[in-house]
Amino acid sequence: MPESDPDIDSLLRGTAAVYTREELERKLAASRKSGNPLRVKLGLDPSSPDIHLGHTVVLGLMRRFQDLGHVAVLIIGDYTARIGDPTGKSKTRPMLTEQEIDANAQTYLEQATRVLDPDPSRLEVRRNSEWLSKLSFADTIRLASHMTVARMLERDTFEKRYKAGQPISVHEFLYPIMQGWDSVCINADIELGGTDQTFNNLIGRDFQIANDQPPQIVITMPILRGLDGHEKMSKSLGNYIGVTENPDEMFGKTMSIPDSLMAEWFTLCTTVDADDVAVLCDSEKTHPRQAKERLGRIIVERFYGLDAADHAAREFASRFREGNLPSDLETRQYASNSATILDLMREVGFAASNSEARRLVSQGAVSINDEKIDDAAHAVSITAEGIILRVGKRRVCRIVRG
RNA sequence: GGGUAGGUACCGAAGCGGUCAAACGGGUCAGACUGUAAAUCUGAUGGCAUAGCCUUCGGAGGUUCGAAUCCUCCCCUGCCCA
Repeated sequence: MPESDPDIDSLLRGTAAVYTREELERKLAASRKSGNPLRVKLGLDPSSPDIHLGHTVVLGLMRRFQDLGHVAVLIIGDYTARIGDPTGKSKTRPMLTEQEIDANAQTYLEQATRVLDPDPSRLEVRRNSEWLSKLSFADTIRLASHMTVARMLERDTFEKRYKAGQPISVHEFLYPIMQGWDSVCINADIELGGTDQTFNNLIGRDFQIANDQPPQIVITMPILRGLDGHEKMSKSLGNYIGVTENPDEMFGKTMSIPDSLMAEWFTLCTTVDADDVAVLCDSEKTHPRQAKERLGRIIVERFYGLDAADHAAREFASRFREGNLPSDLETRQYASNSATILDLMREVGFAASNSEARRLVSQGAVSINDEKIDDAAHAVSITAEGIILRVGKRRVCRIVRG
């Protein structure tokens, strides 16, 4: 029996599943003995290149492997992006041009290395067009023959769509096949992914076995739910916190998550240990607002440092608890020295149409210099020092003559 | 190829000749309240010169005083049969 690696529990913090833990322990032990680092694979879809907190859950795990001396192999799925991951309701995505993929890959790398160690000896970046574009149709047929339709339909997202009578295009079946082939081509020892990738990643094992490679270990992380508290965090649902967002946004968005989400975020996005998480998330013991402040600080600190975290927390309290103006109040210019309230709102982008502006006025959402405007025909004169226009709680700016 | 059920606003889903800018739910926005941009409650949610008018119900035509609703052709999707 190989001795259990003392690091393995902290290494696997928060993981949803490991296929299988025994194999992982063996590989880790063998790697220590031989001095050869393991190749840890993670595939990324370059069609939507902004990395958000959800991605950092699995990137964080990858970082832990890097810190143990292993090699992170980041696969930019430029070829797979032609299909689009058939997850959930997703439909076929538009094909990207070379240039778009280049740009996205660049962005990806820049953002991913905010979590990963960029040292070239620890990070290898590949594009899967490198090998997938070389497959002939015959090769593809051979690969596809390893799969059965029944096996494909085991995948929960396919099964759901199939049972719900939603369309599934045949080419979507190729997605897991391509991803599995990636594992063979880069000789993956371990593949990481969200639990929604379980099926795809396990296919890699089958393909490796079929190609006389030792099968990769698959480690999955839970899917982080987004700001709404229900759906998975994703850019297309708009319920995300991007790693490049400014600190104030990051903090504010964290403060807006439902209480029910706190425990999950603490576990997956911080290193706060389980006992402390329990105390923080018990509203008898900790005021939920304070728990969220703590969470927000940790998240901001991770990407921007302690000072930025402090500043964001203070700014938030000042704005939303005390109702002060933001410290970086935006100033807009308006060409004339008088305007109707409706024009002004549209001009600064606080309302998309006159109707919307009218609606906001009648709802009592609009004020100028802290005086509520209740007449849609109200004429505003723009003074030399400028006026403060507020719409709702979150939209505010200064307007000066310009 | 045959049969059959569908394509409705941001999403899901009603409506099946006028009272339809289109029920309901979700989302979003706003207000109240609060413990925060949480929860809860209330309201709003195509556009415009806003008691009125204009443009929307897969696409193009047609019938009718009048169509999301009826007819024709086309495009797309599910299911069953082959």
